[in-house]
Amino acid sequence: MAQQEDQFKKIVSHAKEYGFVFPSSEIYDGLSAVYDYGQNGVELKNNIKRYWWDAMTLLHENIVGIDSAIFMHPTIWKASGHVDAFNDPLIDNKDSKKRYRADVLIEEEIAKMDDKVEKEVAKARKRFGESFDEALFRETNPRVLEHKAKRDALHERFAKAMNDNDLNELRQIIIDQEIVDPISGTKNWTDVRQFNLMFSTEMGSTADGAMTVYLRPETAQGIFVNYLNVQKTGRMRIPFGIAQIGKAFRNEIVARQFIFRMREFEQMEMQFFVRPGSELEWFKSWKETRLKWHKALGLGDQKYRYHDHEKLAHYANAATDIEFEMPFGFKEVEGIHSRTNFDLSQHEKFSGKKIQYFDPELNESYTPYVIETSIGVDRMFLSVLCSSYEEQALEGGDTRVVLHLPPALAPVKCAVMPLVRKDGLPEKAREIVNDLKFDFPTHYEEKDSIGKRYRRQDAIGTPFCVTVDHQTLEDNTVTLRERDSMEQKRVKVEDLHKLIHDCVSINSLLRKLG
RNA sequence: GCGAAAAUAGCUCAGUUGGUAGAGCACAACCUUGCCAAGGUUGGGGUCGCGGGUUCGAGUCCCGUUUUUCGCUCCA
Repeated sequence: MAQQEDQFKKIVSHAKEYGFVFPSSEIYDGLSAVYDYGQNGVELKNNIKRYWWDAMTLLHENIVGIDSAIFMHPTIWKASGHVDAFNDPLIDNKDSKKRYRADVLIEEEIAKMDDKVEKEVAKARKRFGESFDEALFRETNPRVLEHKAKRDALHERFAKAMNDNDLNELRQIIIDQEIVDPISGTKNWTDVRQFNLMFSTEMGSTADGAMTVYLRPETAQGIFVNYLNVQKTGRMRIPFGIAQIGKAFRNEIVARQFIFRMREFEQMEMQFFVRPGSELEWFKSWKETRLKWHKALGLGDQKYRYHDHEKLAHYANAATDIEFEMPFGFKEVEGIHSRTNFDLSQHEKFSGKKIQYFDPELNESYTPYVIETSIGVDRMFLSVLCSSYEEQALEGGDTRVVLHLPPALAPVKCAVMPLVRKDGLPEKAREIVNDLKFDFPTHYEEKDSIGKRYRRQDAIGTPFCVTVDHQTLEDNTVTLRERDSMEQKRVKVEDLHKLIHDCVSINSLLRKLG
């Protein structure tokens, strides 16, 4: 395990050193759990997205894409259930290290005071028997009145604090009431903090007219609220799907493990609308289709596994994760959920718009059921990076660091280098670059020894290096060096394009999917 | 969030009981070599994460803070 952690650290360093991933705002000390993609990272990430997008939209004639806005009407998040979840004032006890809802602690305290009143009443009833006038007792007994006054004062103070969302006051109440942690028995409390999963901001520049809007915590809702638009304008017939790639934002309490859990991240989601009753069949089918997509990358079939959810979210009737073996264990990369008709029904209820599908074959209307496939782009990126990284021992005691990226995903496809920087070789190499650059990202390299240049390309996962030597000037052939095997073969310059293209195109991956 | 550790050049790190900031690699220029990282010469680059404090003097000691890593916690 320590070795794997060590390996992971090396991968993180490598990602920074070679322009894949940088900490955000680094010259200002960084921003927690936010990262930027560098010159090579953005190419790799774009290739991953292209592979997914094409697999969805080109290979399925009943799947179309959209790109919805990050800002959405706030009621959408009420309908989806996101507003109600995770919106509580929380406080930690420093000794027991347990976390409590501050409002619940205070409510329990109020309940205790109510108990005290009831105890007095019960005692009096026992003492006076039949002749006991309970109403009169409650209104006149000094001890009851004292307890009740304290209770009401606390209740009022608590209600005001909750109403004002005054977290400091909530903490002060807990301290003033000398509330202790039931586990540790101490009063060693942290500040009260409001935890909300969603980032919020104001829309509208004046305070009066401003409306609180949220940065979307998932892209899925953008698809659901456009269901009618797409279905009608695209004349889509069930079953059909809508795909989307986009940023989402979650205010994670703890965000860690490099780009695995970030506060700003990117999702690739596809919502597939099906007939009620057929959803579990489609769920099974999408599970298989998605795993096939992953395996086609050739990162190693044994690195994937399904993880079926036993505890289902409120909207789902089946759910599974596709997990990938990262250096820190098997982790979720993609989720496949059978979301029932929960989302569309909720939007129908909250918006008041009829969201139904008239099925001409059944001759009836219904709210479609949904199968969701949702994959984290950044997690996908990380899984590709981690499984590609190798420190390889070579014959003769040398080592090299090589990224065995799937060629279709590699940021640079080909590097062209003159063997020596003279005798017209650089000019010839430039000529080749100027031809290849129209078809794929091609680097020109002339500095340092040829071996060093190969290693530099290995480190960013470039699948091919083309070397121009003196023989090139005579017969127009070059050496084509392959990254993983390090083997070289002599090929004609005019054959380069096809040889490289056949290996590095996204197409070559898509064809494996059929 | 709690606890622990760390932060010095682009990278990896050294820096003694507090006394003028260093190395290797990398980078730039020139020369040399020419098919798997290691030749020569020269050069650029650091207010030692940030802010206070103690001290004649702080990279070094103290406090706070930011970021990262690890453990716990959380992840509708």
